[in-house]
Amino acid sequence: MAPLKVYNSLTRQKEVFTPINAPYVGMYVCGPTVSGESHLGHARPFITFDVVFRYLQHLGYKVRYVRNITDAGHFEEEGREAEDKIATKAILEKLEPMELVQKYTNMFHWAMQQFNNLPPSIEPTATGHIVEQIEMIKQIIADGYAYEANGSVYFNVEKYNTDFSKKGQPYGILSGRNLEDQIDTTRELDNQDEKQNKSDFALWKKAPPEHIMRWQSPWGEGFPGWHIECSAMSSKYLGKKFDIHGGGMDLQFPHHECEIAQSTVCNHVAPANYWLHNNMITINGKKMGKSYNNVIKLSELFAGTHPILEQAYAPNTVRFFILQSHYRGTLDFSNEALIAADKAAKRLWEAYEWLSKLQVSDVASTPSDIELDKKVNVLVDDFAVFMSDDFSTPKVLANMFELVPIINGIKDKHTASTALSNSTLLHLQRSLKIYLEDIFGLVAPSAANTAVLDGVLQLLIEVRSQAKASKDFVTSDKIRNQLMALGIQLKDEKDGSVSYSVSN
RNA sequence: GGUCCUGUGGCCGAGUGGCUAGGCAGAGCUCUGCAAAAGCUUCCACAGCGGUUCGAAUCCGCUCGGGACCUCCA
Repeated sequence: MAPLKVYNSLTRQKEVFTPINAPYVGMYVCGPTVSGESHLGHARPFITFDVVFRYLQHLGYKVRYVRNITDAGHFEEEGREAEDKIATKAILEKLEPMELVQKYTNMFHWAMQQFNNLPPSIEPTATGHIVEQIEMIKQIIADGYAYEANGSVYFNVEKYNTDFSKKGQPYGILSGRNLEDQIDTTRELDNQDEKQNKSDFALWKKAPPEHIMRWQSPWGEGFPGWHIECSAMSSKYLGKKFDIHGGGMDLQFPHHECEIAQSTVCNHVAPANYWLHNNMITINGKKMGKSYNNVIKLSELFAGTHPILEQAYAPNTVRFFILQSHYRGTLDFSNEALIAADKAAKRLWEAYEWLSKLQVSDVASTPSDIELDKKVNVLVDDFAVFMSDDFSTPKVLANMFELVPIINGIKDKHTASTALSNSTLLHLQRSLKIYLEDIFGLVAPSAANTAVLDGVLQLLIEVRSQAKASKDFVTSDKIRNQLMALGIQLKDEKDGSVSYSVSN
């Protein structure tokens, strides 16, 4: 089988994935800041890396997937607002900071479950790792790459860049920018006088009196800087050097760049071998983000309550929509695209469901259509080829859609069931299950059918069949149309049976 | 201003120099009591202009357009 290749942002090319300690794989993904509700844009990295997590496990790796919760609060803008985001909102909403953190953490977990994302192996919180962060800062100071100023601690980027450039690890290695360029472009900020250089970043920040979240440290009461938590938690749970670090492209600079600098100083080794970055979800061509005021919260998306939404979109539809594009490309949101994804997902799933119920003998058989049999095998075998080529989920889905007419052809008896050999049918059944459910994490698009609902529907179907048999089309159409109005679609199958699908 | 990405049919989106991406929508046909569903067929696009090549959506250059990062951001 083709080896797994991933696009490494660090080297800007696809590389064969070789774990440090196979079969163990360590993966760290930057999690949410729980100072507000997650939006559609946040869905992308967590679904993307959930599929990465699932695929690595499918390949047999034992993966420890660490995804943090940022609950300590970072600055809105350094110096401009002397309170962290969580503290600010807590006052407005008259909540304790930790109550707010808990609320949004719960909502985040709810959204992740809706998406059918597997929980990470470890989900550490920043506030739970203050000690580790302080220890790390102490060591960076001891090594001479950070300095204290007025109760805050800053990382000395210029010294780091000078020293580590000699080792081929300049500051900016990940994002591809050099320090000289940045000096002119860094914006003027307050409290600059505390820093020796504009490009220096905070490791520890002195807490102003109104700041609620604060911890005791060797430098006084304060709270950790923007980037140190990820370094502290990734090295604690995955080691000084681990395999994969993931996150959104917008975190590449400065967040991930700073992580690399901190960890490299502390651990004397660069933290991750492979850096994977997902691209943004856009809306009308613009990145969806707080600063653009164009976010659709996940709860709004699922309920269809945001003004620009024409309807509600099920989490599974959103997941499918995201998987239909490659994770490194931008993905443009629109109602039309989501509706298309919804229909497509349903068609695919219905074919899959029918096939999975098909009883296939495991007795060896010869296909009556050798060409078709071969085509099916190629299409199925390419699932793994595409996934191993930097997680090409859209190509896998394209192959699946080529299989849909073949499956439906057998279902409708346009194609003989003996056209494919038993082994091919079993291969198809098994592979679709593995890829759709286990790796892509998709679920049945329609609402859960309870036994009661099914019983009622079977009764209605029977009554309608009797009406049809006696040519009472008024009655039969009434049943069909009224069920349709309720979102239940009856389907007259070729063999005379009747099936149904429930939307939403 | 600096760094980088990008421009594919009505819409969304794959595309590794030569072979149909795929989805949704539209049109026709088959099936059907009529529909729906399903199947078949159809719609064959690559911003523009040059260049390289036997051959370019795919490589190079220029022009125009869009976007990201440089500041919290998935």
